[in-house]
Amino acid sequence: MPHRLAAVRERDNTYRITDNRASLFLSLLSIGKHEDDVDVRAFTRRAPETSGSAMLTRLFNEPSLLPDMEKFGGWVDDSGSECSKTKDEEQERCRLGDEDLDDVKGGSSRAQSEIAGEEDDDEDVDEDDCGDEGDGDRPKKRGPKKRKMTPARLERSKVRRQKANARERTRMHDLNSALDNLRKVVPCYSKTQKLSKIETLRLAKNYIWALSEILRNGKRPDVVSYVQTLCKGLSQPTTNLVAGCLQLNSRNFLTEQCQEGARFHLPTPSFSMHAYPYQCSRLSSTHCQPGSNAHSLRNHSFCSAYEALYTEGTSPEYNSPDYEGHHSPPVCVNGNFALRQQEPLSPEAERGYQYSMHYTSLHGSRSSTAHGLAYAPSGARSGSAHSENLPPFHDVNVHHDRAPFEELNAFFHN
DNA sequence: TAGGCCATCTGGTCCT
DNA sequence: AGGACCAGATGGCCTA
Repeated sequence: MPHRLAAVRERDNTYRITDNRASLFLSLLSIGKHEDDVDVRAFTRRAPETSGSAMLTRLFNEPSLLPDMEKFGGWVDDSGSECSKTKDEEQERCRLGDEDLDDVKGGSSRAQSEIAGEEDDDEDVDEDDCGDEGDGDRPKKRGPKKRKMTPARLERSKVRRQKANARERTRMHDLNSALDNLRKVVPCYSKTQKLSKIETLRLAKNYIWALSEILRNGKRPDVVSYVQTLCKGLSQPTTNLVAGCLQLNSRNFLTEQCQEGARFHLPTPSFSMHAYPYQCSRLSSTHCQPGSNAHSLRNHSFCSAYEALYTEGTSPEYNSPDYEGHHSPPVCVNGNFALRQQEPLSPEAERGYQYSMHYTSLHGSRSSTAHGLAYAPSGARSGSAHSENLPPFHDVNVHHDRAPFEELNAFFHN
């Protein structure tokens, strides 16, 4: 049985081996009669740097080395079936098997056709397999078909790629916009110190979890565990940022209150942050205390949903127009939060902590009242007091009529 | 200067 | 077939 090689004749009447398998070359070397005709060993010495297929290609194109090509079985494609012998048909190149042949023949059309990936050119002749037509039972060749890259096809390919790029940009911009919205509804929003994408997602997850815990337990958690929950898994800078947000909000609040001649000068409780190398001390506690200072509440946006849930007797102006929409004040984050151990708070003091949350959609919602939860706000608050200042997410309800907490729990602790 | 973050490009895959 | 989605690559910018 003659050994059959895969070869095509190029336009310059040279031959290119399309079967690049090294085993083929090795088998060729093993055929004694070929060794008689071709000094393969000498050829190998002459071109030791070439790969097997490249060597075979040169072999075919060296008449002195290969007097009778028919000994190799004629031109066949690399699947073993006969190729056409006509010059035009032979010029339909067979698909290359690897990069070696490109190296030999300087082939570069592969890259171009990969860039293009065009298939819509009716007028273009497909660079299909040799003898592909009329050979239905032969298995299809592997890999993408090569296409001629006419200028028109290249141009269409460019346009298509540009359109795809534009769509991708738009998609990413939309995604970033959504992330920006998310940044605004999680604690610690700052235009100047944006959370990274990943940190935004982490904080959002923690925030959801913290709110879920609040709903589940029906009572406010202690401050430490609350902040710990918020900061779980966050990077150190983000942890500091969150802590700083909580702290600065309180300070701002306190400052403003003093400037306004606040009526209350209650001791400012502090708490220690055992788990973090920063201190969220001096979180003011009294400003959102039930019924304590409705006037000040009116002017400060950072009383949170959390507080709303736990605050009684706050005024309808809680979400007054002064509330500038869910923004935490800009935070200067330098990571230098002094760690200071503080004595534990009295329950009285801790009760008044405000957490500087700015998400206000929960309070007054059906979700907090219709279920008779102990923390539901009461008193003069009206559910219609804040609609114009709420971010678009204000109509989001907490679906705690089902019990997602187990799933949340599993999710959170993953 | 290294590392983190980000925008963009790109090709592949899946879906409608 | 075309669009959406995804992941890898790349380069720019910023900060410690």
